[in-house]
Amino acid sequence: MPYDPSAFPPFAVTVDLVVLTVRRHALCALAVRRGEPPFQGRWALPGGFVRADEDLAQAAARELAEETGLHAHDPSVPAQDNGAHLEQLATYGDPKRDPRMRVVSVAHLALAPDLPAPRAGGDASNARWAPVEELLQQGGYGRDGEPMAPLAFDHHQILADGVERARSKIEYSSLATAFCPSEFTVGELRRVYEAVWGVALDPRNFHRKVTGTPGFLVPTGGTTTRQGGRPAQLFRAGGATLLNPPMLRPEV
Amino acid sequence: MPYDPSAFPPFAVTVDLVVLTVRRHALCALAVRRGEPPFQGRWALPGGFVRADEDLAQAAARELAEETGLHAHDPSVPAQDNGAHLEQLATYGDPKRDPRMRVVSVAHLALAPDLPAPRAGGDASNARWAPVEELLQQGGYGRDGEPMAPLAFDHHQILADGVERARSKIEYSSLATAFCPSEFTVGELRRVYEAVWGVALDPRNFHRKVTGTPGFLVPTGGTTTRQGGRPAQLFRAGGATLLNPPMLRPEV
DNA sequence: AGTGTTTATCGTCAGGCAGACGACTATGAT
DNA sequence: ATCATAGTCGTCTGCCTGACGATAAACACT
Repeated sequence: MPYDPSAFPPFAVTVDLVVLTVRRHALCALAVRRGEPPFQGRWALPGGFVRADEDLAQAAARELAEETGLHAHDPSVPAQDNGAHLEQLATYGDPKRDPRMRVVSVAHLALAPDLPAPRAGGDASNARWAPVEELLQQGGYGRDGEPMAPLAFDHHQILADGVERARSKIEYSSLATAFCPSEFTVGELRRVYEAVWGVALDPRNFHRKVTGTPGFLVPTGGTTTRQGGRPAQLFRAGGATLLNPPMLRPEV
Repeated sequence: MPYDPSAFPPFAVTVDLVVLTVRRHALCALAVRRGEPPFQGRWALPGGFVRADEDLAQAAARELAEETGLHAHDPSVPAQDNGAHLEQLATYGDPKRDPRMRVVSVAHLALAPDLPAPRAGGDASNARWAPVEELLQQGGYGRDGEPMAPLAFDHHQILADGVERARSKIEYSSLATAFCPSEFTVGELRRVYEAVWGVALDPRNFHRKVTGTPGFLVPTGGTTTRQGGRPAQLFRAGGATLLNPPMLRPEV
């Protein structure tokens, strides 16, 4: 049977991004305001069409750079500075997810250290870091008193899936370091876990766990007092990417 | 800006299936022989185009039923008989992965109990269960002495990803029961773990672990001697889907 | 200078769980 | 009857975690 282009329906393929960071002890996601219908004026996850000659990961990295200026980590270069972790999350293809046409969106998850203000085409009012709790809560009011409309399209689901992925993945991997600057203290790393999980962790047990896991953290020799209190050792993420045994997330 | 269909390139979207089962103490995957170019005559994963009005999960369930006769579990109906577990795996979209055109494939992972012979359009010689080791080993010889060509397209990578997902997911979930018939013994479940991980497990510690985890297994009251030896209690998968603490995969 | 506050870091102790492995049981095969 | 095969129950030891006391080193006050 020869190749027949009419044998399959055409789809539009996009990438959507769940970009997470930790700001002021809260897990935050990047949201952009839609400038055009459908869902005009509503908040949505950043994203865009995959180009004709582009790989999915490339498209996600391009969108990430356009929205945040961040460069994605090349996984083959482990010790890169200030780059974001980027991985594929899941693909969403409900026939009715976009009222205009048949769109399949390959969602990606990005984890970034705390950043300066976001930029979306230079217009700051159209992009912001919002606490994920705020974005995921339906029909409430934001911190500015503005009524919260749910995210556009199926982005509520995508964001929820991305947050859940991040929450579970820091259990058994060193991924939490992606939220930290290149040098960080044990306490800063602990506050990342606390923000992502929304729980309080015992500083002494946490310290024992992370410093006792070989290859997880490597001391740089320096110290800092930027968190106040007694000076803390500075560390860099070690080569180990898997945490075995995993960090245990406390029960509710 | 109005909707402009020329603003995005058209893609073909397919679903590919990694269907795993355990046969004769080996983890096996379903492979079909390609009847047409490209890669004519080579083994490949089953799959097909997503239809215009179909969700991705629906398309995967339809392909699974066409290839194996299995019906996918509806996740909302936990205690279903003889259905396969089906979940989305990952999406593959390299621009050159299909030489004919731009194809994005949403791979799915299916886990099934041991089945009778596969059927692919009624022609048995064009579908088979093959040990994943055999399918993944490049350039060797199969058990029939036939030289092994690598799988078509990027299906080697997809299969490897699916196997890795299955291996890690049975650690912390009750997913291994998806490889078992509706009633099974502790020993049969243990042999599933041994086949998937390729290791030997201590029968006594395994028994203690699975029977000691509340909600994992519920006894049916019956016993069987189908494995020989002393009669063994029959169990059914319990409601618990998460295994906490997880089953530990032995070090190499 | 002294006092309080904050954060970091080290230590101790008890409980839970996993790995190693001994012992016993109940079937079918020879 | 004896053996081989599988299943099931226990014991012991070592590791890891959670709870928490104690000390250390900075800064901000007074």
